Amino acid sequence: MRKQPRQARSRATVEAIIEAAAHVLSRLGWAGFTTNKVAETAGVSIGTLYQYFPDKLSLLEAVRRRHFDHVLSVIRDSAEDQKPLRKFAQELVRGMIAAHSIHPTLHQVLLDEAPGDRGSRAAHASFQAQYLNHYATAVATYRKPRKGADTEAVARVLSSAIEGVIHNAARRNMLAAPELQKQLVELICAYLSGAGRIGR
Amino acid sequence: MRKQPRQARSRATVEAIIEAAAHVLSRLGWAGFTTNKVAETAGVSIGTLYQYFPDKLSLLEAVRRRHFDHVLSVIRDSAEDQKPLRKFAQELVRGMIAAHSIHPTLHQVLLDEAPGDRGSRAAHASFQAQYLNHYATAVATYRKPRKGADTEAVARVLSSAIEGVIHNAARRNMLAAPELQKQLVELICAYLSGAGRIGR
DNA sequence: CGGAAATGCGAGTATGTTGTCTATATTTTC
DNA sequence: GAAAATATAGACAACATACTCGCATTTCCG
Repeated sequence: MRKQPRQARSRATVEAIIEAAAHVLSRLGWAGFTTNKVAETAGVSIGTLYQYFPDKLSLLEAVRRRHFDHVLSVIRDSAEDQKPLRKFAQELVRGMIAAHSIHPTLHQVLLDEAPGDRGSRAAHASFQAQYLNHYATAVATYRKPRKGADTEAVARVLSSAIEGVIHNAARRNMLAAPELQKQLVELICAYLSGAGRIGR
Repeated sequence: MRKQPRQARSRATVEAIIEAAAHVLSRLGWAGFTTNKVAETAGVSIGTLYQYFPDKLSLLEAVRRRHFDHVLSVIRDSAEDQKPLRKFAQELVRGMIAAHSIHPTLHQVLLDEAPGDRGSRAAHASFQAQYLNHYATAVATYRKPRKGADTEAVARVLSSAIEGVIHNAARRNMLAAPELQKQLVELICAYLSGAGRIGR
């Protein structure tokens, strides 16, 4: 960041800019993410924006940091103490849906569209690692060990499946549908309790 | 399309342009998809490109049409005649992985990044409908009917979960990993045979 | 052949975006 | 209450991109 906001007024301005940036990213995607649009949305002049953010990417980073922190905290809470599988799945799904309901497509834009190769590489990788790690511990907890089952691979498949469902629902504005929530819980429970093997 | 190619030379040119467009889209995403870049990649002048495609979006549409046709045919084949659940899942996964191995991130870019709201709306919706429909018939075939299970919702969750896994793997260049293939088959079988209900 | 039609070319134009700079307004400090 | 610090707005330069236009080259067909 180029300059630290010292007065309350400027802190509010910076906050408004970051919030506007998240909004624009979510609605228009990385391709529509222009600094002028962000400034306009924030009700702030373009000069003001550049007073605090040296360039477009640093603004992106601010949004990324804020959003990832939020999602991680949600996930952490859902797997806090020992609970039965179904309870865990329900809380996880509820949390993920809540986290994505604010800016429905922001998460996907940050992961897929926006450039991640910058000074933020460490932060980005760290987020991914933490993210996967939560899933891995959940898998280790709820899935009975069986030969040939690579915990990390299972965690990766599970997390990307959940992300796919959430993100697809976000695109259609279907995050609130209770049927979605129920089926996603079903999917998680079915996969982790490993019942597909019947038909083998 | 602006002009129909009549001679063999121009047909090859158009083909090269579409192929280059798919390549650029897959590698650089929608944000990096510039007409100049496509022309350069195709080894063709920018004027030539605009001789056949009236604007950037029509070029995008050509790519979309070609790719979606391909994916649909793959899915159609995998669910051709009656087979046990596991066999169906294996063929579906194999086909999806094969379809995404050519331009690993193209499908995701087409669905998520590139604008879909244009004259192509009908084509796009039609693809989505057909796509979902294949999953819905599979769900109806392999999932035992139970009260409160909305076939369409299940199909939507299943398809977006599979897409999520495939796209995530494509992003990391992990499509070829056999562990992924195996786990994805597990996921599908587990969900469709509905074993998560044990813990309820 | 040879003329007409089809195709290919790439500098050029209009538009939009990033990031800077300066003159003015507001807030803080003492 | 005046001077110093800070915030704001919007014009502006430098650059990138979508798309056009006039002309050169290739192919077709009698």
